[in-house]
Amino acid sequence: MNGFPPKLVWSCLYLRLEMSAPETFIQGEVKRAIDDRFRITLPSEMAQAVTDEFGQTIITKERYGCLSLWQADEWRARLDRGVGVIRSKIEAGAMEQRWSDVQRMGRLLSTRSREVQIANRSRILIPEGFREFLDVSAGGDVMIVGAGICIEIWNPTAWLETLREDMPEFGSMFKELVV
Amino acid sequence: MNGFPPKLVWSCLYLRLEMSAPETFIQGEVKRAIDDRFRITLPSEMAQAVTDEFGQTIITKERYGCLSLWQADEWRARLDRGVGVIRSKIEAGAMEQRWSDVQRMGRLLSTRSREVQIANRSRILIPEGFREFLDVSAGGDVMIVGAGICIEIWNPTAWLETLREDMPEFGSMFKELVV
DNA sequence: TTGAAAGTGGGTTTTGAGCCCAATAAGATG
DNA sequence: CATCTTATTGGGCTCAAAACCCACTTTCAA
Repeated sequence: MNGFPPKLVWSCLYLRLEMSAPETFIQGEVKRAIDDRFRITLPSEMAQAVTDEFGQTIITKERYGCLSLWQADEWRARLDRGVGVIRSKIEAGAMEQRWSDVQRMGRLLSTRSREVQIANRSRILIPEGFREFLDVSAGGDVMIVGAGICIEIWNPTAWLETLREDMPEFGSMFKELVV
Repeated sequence: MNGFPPKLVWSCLYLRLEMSAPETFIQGEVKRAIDDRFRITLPSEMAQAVTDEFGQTIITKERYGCLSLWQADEWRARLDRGVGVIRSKIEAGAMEQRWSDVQRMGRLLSTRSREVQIANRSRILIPEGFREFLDVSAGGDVMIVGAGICIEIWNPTAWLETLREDMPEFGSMFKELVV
């Protein structure tokens, strides 16, 4: 047991983020089960939010215990922008302090992302190679979390740890920002 | 038993705050029961005060033992202000860093807040994931407290502690009124 | 070519949220 | 003080969605 109830209601808040990105700010937290074939049924609205007009979705390894889902076209656009920026910076010799960013980008580019498609009932098959990363055995539970610009699939334990780490900081940040 | 009498008299004072925000200043405190299905009946005036023109309400995790209810539009306005700050931060920062910030913000927002709707008889269902945070078992009691711009739902023990610690003078006043 | 393992689709069961009504308790009124 | 009215709570019913399960298809290797 991880302390989460078997089911969570979720919701999507539509916020105006005046960025190039999607016009919806994906939110919601939900617990779901992985079936014996490593499939997860997403809330249908979330599934829709990470599917582009061609029905394509990108799954990426975020960190150990966490995968994320993106609209494919969004993802590619972001990647292109990132690559462009980094290349120009490298050319300008301004990357001395940014090698970790380059590294991260490189990792994401190579083995860390893959195109998947969300099947019939908003059901997604976690591809081979991503399963161990999520570290949830078949039949186990995961947390589905809306992270504004993407959806994250969390190992429940890793999720709780992240919350423990980030939540206090968020509290003061939130107070400053919002109140 | 938590030391409260079986019922508390309550009142809602409607003060006209000459401010742009909500026209009512929500006040009052009531003891209410959570039933086995995690439903709470709010005083109808309070329920009305935290429901916006579209019938929407936001529930948030405030601190352990305390949830709060907001008019959805009011809440979103606050959030928009926060998002504005983030946006300006983003414009000044590095690309990869900015997106992970948005991700983290969205992720934490997802855990902390959720849209709920207050049903027929001013009765609200505490969503799963918020129940354990309130830390009241099914069938237990909670304190409903008007906090000006929102309503707070308190674990009775946490409420007493808060009164004792943060507002000793109010605590004695409370004792006088209630016992 | 065949068998095993993995991927896919869909029917069935179960759970829980929404809705409604009834019973009861509290407050108001005469 | 009796009665009436309203507010609160408990619970039954229904419907939708998630979990479970099974069958069919595909792939890959022996």
